[in-house]
This record gives sequence, C-alpha cells and structure tokens, in this order.
Amino acid sequence: MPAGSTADGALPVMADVARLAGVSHQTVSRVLNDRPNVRPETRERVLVAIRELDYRPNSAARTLVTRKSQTLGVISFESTLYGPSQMLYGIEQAARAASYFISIASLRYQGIHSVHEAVDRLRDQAVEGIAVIASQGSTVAALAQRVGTVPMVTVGPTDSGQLPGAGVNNHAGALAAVRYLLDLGHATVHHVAGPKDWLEANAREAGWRQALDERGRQVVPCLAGDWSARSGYEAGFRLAGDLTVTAVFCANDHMALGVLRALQESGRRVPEDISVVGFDDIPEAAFLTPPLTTVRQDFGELGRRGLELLLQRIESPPLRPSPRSRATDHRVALVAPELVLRASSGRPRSR
Amino acid sequence: MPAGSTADGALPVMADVARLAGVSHQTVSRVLNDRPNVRPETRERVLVAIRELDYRPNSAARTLVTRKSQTLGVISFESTLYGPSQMLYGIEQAARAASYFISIASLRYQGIHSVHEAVDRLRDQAVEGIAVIASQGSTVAALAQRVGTVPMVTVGPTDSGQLPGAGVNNHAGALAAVRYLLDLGHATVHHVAGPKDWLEANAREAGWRQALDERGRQVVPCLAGDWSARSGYEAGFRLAGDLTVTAVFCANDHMALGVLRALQESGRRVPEDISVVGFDDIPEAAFLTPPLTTVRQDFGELGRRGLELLLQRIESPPLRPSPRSRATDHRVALVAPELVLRASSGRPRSR
DNA sequence: GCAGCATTTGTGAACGCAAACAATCGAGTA
DNA sequence: TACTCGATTGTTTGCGTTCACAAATGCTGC
Repeated sequence: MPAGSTADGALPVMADVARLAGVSHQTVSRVLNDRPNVRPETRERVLVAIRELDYRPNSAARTLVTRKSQTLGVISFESTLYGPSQMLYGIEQAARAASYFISIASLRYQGIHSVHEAVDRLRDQAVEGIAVIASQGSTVAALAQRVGTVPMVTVGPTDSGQLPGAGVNNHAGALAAVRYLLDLGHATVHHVAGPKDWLEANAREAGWRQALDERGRQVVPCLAGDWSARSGYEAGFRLAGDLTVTAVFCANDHMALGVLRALQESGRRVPEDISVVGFDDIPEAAFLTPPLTTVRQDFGELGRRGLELLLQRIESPPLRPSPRSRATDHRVALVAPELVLRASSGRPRSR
Repeated sequence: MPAGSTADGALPVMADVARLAGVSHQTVSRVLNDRPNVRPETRERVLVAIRELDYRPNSAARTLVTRKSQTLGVISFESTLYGPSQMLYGIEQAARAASYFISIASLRYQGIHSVHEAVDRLRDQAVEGIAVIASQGSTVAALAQRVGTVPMVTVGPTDSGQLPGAGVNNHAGALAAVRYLLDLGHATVHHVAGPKDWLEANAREAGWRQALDERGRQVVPCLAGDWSARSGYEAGFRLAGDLTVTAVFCANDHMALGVLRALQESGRRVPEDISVVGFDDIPEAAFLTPPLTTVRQDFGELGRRGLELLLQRIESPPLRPSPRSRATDHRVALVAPELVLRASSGRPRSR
C-alpha cells in the first residue's frame, strides 16, 4: 500500500490528487496532458501529489471520452513462422516508440469470416489502427472490405494493390537470386515455390520466371511447398531424381533446408552437383551444411515502416478517396532485399 | 453506412438500440450480458435492433464501470526466438478461447526498470492478469516484486519458486537426454549450455550434471552459448579440438545446429565420431544434416496451461498468502518433455 | 488607482455503460 | 375480489476522465 493512498483501499483517482495538491481535478488533468497555462509551481505541486499517491490515470475513462485508446491492433496468421514473428516484434517495438499499445489477434484459419471477426474484435477494443501480418491474397481481399472502418496497413506483402503497407521487394529479390545463378553458368534454375495463395510466394515465383524469361531460358515447371522444411524435403527428392537439375531457388530458407537434406540423402552434392539458394536469411542459414546462399530481408525494418505508414493514416484521416485516386492512395513502402552469398551455390560442374 | 444507423453519423449506442426496440437501455444491457428475466420476445426484439443498427458495445465504457477489461497482458523478451514465439501463440489461442484480449509488451532489455515499466504499462491498460514469457532469473525476481498488484504467471521456466506458472520439466528432459547418451556407451557427455541467467539453461545444465553424477562420470567443464547457432558454432570448434569428446548435449537446437556445422568443418563426423543432442525439437530438427536427436517440448501446451493457471488466479482472488503458505501457493504446471531419437546420436566408435 | 487583457484556475456537463433500486405486470391464492 | 409474490421492465446514479465554458487572478499602461 503506497504511502498516502486513499484510506478505503480504492485506487486513487484524479480527484484524490486534486485534493492533496489543493487544486481542481481539471488542473490535474491539464498537468497530465501537458496542457499550457499551468503555473510551473502549480504543476510541481500536482506532480508531487501524483507521486505521493502513486496515481495512475484510468485509461478506460480517458478512452471513453477521447475516443482514442492509444492501442493498435495486429492481425497475424502463422505467427509462429520466422518472418511473421520477426515482423510482430518489429511492429511492437515501433509501436512502443510511438507510445501505442499493441493488441494482437492471431488467426488459425484464414477464412473471410475469421478475418472479419478479428477486425471486429479489434474494433471493439477501439484500436486506432490495424497492422496485418498476412500474406494470403484472399485474406487481404477480405480485409480490404473492412477498410474505411479503421485505418489498416499490411506488413509483408507488397503488391496487394488493395491496402497500403510495407513489404520487401520480393520480386527484385528473386530476380537477383536467379540472375546470380544464371550468371554462374547454370542453364536454367528450378524453383520450389511457397503456397499458391501467398502474395510473397507469387512475387518470388514471378521474379524467378522473369529472370528466366529475360535470358530466354527454359521455364521449368516449379514445385510448390508450404514454407516448411518438410515440404522442401519432399521437393528435394523430386529434384534429386532429375539429373538435369543444377540449380534450385527456394522461396524460403526452411524449404531450402529441407531440399539440402533431401539432396544429401540422395547422394547429390551441394554445391558441386546442385546449387541451392533460399530466401529470408534466417539466423541459422550461415550454419547449415553447407551454409546457405539466400536473400536477406530486414523484418524489423518492415515492421517499423509499416507502423510508420499506419500512424500516418491515423493522423491524417483517410479523406474518402475517389475511385480515381485509389492507386496513389495505397502507398507501399518497399524495402530492398539483399543477396547473401554463401557456400551452397557455385558454378555448375560441367557444361 | 449500415441501414438504420443514427442520422448524425455517430456510432449507435445502447440508447439508440433501446429506442428502436421500444425498451429501456437497461433491458438492452440485460440482453447483452445474458441476464435472466428478459422475456424471449423482448430479447428477440432487442437483438433485431442490434443487428439493424450494427450496434457494438463500447468496451471502454464497460471497462470503466465493471473495472474489468477482458484483457490479459503478455510480457515477452526475446519474442523472436523459436520457443517464446510458440508460447506467445499458444497463449493467444488459449486467451481467445476464454474470450480474453491479449495486449503484448515485449522488452529488449531485461533490466529491473524495464520490467517494472512493462508491468505498469499493462496495468495502465487495466489488464486483468499478466503472463510472462521470460526466463531470466533476474527478470522473474523483478516481477515477483510486483506480484500482488496483479495476477501473474510465468510461462516457460518451472523453478522460479517465486511465481506460479507452467513450464516444461527441463531437468527431466536433460536427464533423459544425457542418460540416453551414457547408455549408448559414452564415457561422459559434454554440454553446451544456455546463458547463465536463464532458468531453463540452469535447469538443463543441472539435469546434465545430475545424470553424470549418478553414474559417477566425470563432470567436464561446460561451455556456455547464447541460444544462437553462432554461439553453438563457436563452441563446436572448441569441442572438435578435444579428441576425447564423443558426445555433446546442447541446451537448444539452434546451438546444436551450430555445433553440427563446426564439427563438420573440423572433419569430425556425426554421429560416428561425436554424438550431438539438442533441446526443443524445432520443426527443422528432422531435416538437419544429420537429423537431430533432441528433446521435444510442447510449447503450445505450455501456453495453454499457463493461461489456465492465470485464469484460475484471476477468478479466485489471491487472498493474501501467509509467508508460510507461499510455497504451496505458487503452483507450477509441469509439462513432460519427450526424447526424440534421430541420426545425430549413436554409440561411440571405439572404446 | 483602475480599466483592460492575458493568463491561470475552477465548475458543470458529457462520454456509454452496468448496478442498485423502484415500478409494473401477471398469475395464483385465500 | 383483493392480496401476494415472482417475473419483467424502467429510472437513477456513478464509474474517472476530458471538454466547454465561467471565474478569478495577475500584469500592463495610463
């Protein structure tokens, strides 16, 4: 029990502080909100009273009257994957820097219903904006239906065209990775893609396809995984069975890891027989066998940029855009990825 | 704009619903809170009005009067590590099942000041309880100072003795792993421990030590990492330099991964020359080279159990425990880990 | 010494909801 | 018929804060 607190054990309220400081509750409020026109001496007396009582403002009461909760919502799907959890962390850090609270809603299923429910749940909490770490096209579409009810940004995918957001330039990253492999002398590059509905997966696949196209190389059919090492492992066996394969670009590091393992079990050496390149640069990438060449993305930066965008939208209300101006309205912050060369890639053995 | 909403564009409030349904706002409140003594016919009329107006209760107002926010706080530190992010997910799911919101505060630094600030920030939001995913002894100690101000549980470490919580039996897991290695015929087992201040790291080290002790084996000095693959990699080189080493138990999988890499670079074969065992069973463990023997923990279950404990404490107020009864008061839910055998461990080559 | 003005402080009313209490209704009973 | 009691509904109050406005105070210049 802090010294000087109200006798009845109840938490002190503004009126208690006011009484102790010998001012009105309104003056206390002014001090708390850094309002001008409070004599320094008065302010000091109020601050002393606040400390004395260990007073803390009641946020529900404040939210009730201001209609601002100082809270941002985060909707996250596979929040246990490496990328999403990194982004969540980045968002949380950035939110705190801007003195916002973070309320999270992570969904197991990605149905429209589930998405709308999450938005509504967050709205019920009076969040001032929502950041979505979700990359399925269908999810973003579902969210777009609710835009206008509350400011929203996506963090992760870049090309939704439906919501503003921050994302890595997946297309450019894939392009760079595949060009690099082609430059090494590989006739073509195979691709282990992510799930069809993920925007990142599509962008990376498109980048891969464009790199092959622009050099007039054969676009081989690509395998699709689910981001997991297991799915990469399975894809790896199929690739190992095809002796023409000399280079594989995987849509993320975990699948690349599975591919590495499958190739090794199949007696194909990396990089001598087959080069493997991933995407993400997970902390372990440098310590795989062999160390993985990959495309690094800065997830923390992504979270920060996304939040920045969200705060902008919160501050400058979304003044109903005309259908014409939509495109410019949905600004996207693109973060450039970086190709990191390690031992899993090299020149093809013979050609 | 939903049909029938109030003319002035403001969000509908209870009074609007009441007017439309031809009842008093209190009756609306009763319907909303599933209070008895509302005629089914009246209830139906109210529900129709709610739907018509797309009315949603204002949670700030409700919180103000009930002093319950339906929100739980989560304090998380290295929320980007595999374990913590899994636990966060588990907690979030369990919280939603109990229809609580989750507000998160992740900290970069673990100082006492920072911990207290996080607790205070969450308290300002009127969270009804706090789950802490934090494993540093110093952190738990700092938290324990604030216990009593709000219900709290830890998720992860088991043996704080200061806070109730759910955790994996790290000691038992380590014991099982080391006994298994000794049973294979290894003379002793080396250990790559986690950071000194982490309770899990200590428990695993203690388990390792006990297993050696009980068989009268030499307790070799142990190396300490920081959970990262890099730190494991560095430890791995030191182990590789010692030709007497035949078995290594690592405090987590990521360090084990680094060890594997270092051993391979040093020309030591796994498991022929050296057996390696990890802890966690990350999804990639089965696809490393070689697949990693490890101790599986069910992080999701941990989150659920921790939340269960927290809800219990919220419902049955903590009736000020006497210093005597403290120990029994701080109940701990222990989840049993499971040893998963894979290819990274085997009999020592010669003896 | 006092009007005039800016600065500082105080007073009353919301905000939207639930709790406590009061009122009404209807059926069963004497 | 009157009376009681339970079920149902309504009225009033207050949660702790900020906002709008009113009041008081201090300072300036004449």
